[in-house]
Amino acid sequence: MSDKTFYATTPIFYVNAEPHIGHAYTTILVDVVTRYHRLKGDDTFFLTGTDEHGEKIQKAADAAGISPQAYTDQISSKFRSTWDDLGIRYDEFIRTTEERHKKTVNEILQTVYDKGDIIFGEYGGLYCIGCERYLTEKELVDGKCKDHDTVPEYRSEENYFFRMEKYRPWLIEYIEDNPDFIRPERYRNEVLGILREPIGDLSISRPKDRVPWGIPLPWDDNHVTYVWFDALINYYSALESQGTTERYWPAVNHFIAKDILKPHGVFWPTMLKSAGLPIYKHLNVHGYWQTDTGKMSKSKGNVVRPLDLKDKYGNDAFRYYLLKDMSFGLDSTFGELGLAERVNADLANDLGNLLNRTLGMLNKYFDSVVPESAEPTEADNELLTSFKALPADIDVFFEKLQFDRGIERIMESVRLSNRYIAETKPWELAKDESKKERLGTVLYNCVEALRCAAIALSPVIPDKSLELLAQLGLGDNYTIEGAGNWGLSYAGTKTQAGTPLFPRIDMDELRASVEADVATGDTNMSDETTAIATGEAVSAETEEVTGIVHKDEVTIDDFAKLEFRVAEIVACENHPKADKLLVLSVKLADEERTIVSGIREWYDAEDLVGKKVIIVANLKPVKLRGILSQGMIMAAEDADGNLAVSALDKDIASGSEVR
RNA sequence: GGCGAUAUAGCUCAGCUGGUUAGAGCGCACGACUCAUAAUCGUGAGGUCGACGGUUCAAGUCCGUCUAUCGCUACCA
Repeated sequence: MSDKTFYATTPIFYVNAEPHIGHAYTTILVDVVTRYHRLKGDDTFFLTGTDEHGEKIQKAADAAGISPQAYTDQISSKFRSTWDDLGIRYDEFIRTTEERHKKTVNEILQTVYDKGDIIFGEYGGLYCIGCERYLTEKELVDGKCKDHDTVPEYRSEENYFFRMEKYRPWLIEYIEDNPDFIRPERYRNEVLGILREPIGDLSISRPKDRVPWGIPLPWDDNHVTYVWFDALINYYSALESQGTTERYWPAVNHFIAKDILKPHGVFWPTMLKSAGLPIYKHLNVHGYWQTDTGKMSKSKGNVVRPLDLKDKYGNDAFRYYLLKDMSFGLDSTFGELGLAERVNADLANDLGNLLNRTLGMLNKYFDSVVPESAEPTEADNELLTSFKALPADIDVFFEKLQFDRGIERIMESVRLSNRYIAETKPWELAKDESKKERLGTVLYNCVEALRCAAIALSPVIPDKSLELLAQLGLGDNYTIEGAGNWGLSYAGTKTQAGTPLFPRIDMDELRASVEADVATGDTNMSDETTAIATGEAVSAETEEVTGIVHKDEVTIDDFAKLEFRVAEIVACENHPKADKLLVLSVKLADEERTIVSGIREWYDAEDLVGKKVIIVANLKPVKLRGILSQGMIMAAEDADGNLAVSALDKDIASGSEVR
């Protein structure tokens, strides 16, 4: 038994969507890591949960005609049942709507507030609209923002801010002093990159009258906590509520996908620092599974979803593929063919078949009873050495989060076992009664090899490992030391062959069916590759709202304040200092104006010349990257980010007013 | 535009502080074997180590420039 502790977390997932491959990967990953540590005898704790507050939830619940609580109950339980289906063995499932969580959020908010690290927006100061934050005196040049060349305005916002910027120098130093704090290194560098520039203060509240579905600030009931000070704290509140903070917090390992690096790598440590709490131990960041989604199938709603494949191929095969085919930190491509190939090569051919051929020979030569082993000979040495070194070897990889390589190391020993059989040729030994003892030794070694491999793989394929051990006549009581401890199988044990662990997948058949799907567009294997963010969590802000959200009603007088006019584009060129902006010269009758517009992604400069568009003519001019823009071109943008500029039905004189 | 990461056999990736003929797994081809899930075992095919230039007795491995991909960040009135 080790005296180490290990506390691992997944993000808490936002309940406005059902679980997908991204959520699943992070959670499976943490499950594997936690199982591994448990196998080593560590005192482990595995936390997952759901993030349930915010405007989006409120709206979704309204739309569904039920209370937010009922709505979140529904979705949250869907996450739970998905994890159960996937064989996830979490220790605790936290929901941000639980009292225990709110209690800790309140305590931390109050602590940070009392410390003076939370300021009210009205406190405000010089706010640069372009920067979307308050500026310090040092950042002003001639009283203007040096980035935008505009005079910042005095602003009083109805918002509370966490004084995060204050902790920037500390955080930089902390990350530099602790090389393993954020890993892999690429993400550590990325955070350091973010910290090179001011990070500003963090808005942490929303007015309660607008967003009632949240945790009220302890000192001001008119505001609720917004996102981060609510969601991130779950990692801590879960322990607080159980009184296990001292036991587990020092060993906390967060696992996230790269899309939420900033909140976890920047916001969270500064929050902890301000609250006077110990900083978490490791932030482990993984990449995305790129999934192929066809447009047509998407709209038809018949996409073969990755999570469906776990039903088709089984949980353990699914988990094995996810762990083996991704280098931690990098992106990988998810595909059914890849999964099938992986399962065939490693699990069916190498491991599953090793079990079958061993059991087959035991049955044939020893009546399915594990034989006595004589002293190992020279010929057995390589096999024994490989397995004895296995636990230490995989530990090096797993500790470095190199799960693919750790698993590969196990498979190396498995493949060696197959070679061992080819070299010792038990079927020939069986023909000579005088070699019976040697035959027994060889098969005993095969049983041992399988036992050790099954234990080493058990964090990844827990169910199949148990099945394998059961077929060998062994129970489920094992530790990682057992994986390298040769000779724990007992002669005389009755083995019982069962169904193949991992049935071989017919690749020709699968390819044919995939091709047929491609032909009909009924597939997820098209060439249009879309990145699906994994671990889409604590990021309510970026979530889509379905349906159109209307703005407040205006009167005709309000509308009359705006001046829309037809403008003819007479010249257009790329903005020299910005790569998303176009600089257009437009004519309103005889008047010529310059307008800077961010439509370069959709229009080439030359294509626009000669077109007539509708502009907002009385918008206050503003400098964009050094060029004064005297108006705004009207354009429509859809939910997918496609954009089209306004066009007129008939030709009409430029300068005409639009009403 | 700024910052960063990545670019090695068909595919996925190893190659630490520079040093004999650049490695692994998968896939593929051929051969062997028969205990086994047409599984296994052996052999092989020869990749200008993204491009160009430089440092060095010696560079995939260091420096510079460039290109491509990805990410973060600023601009999208």
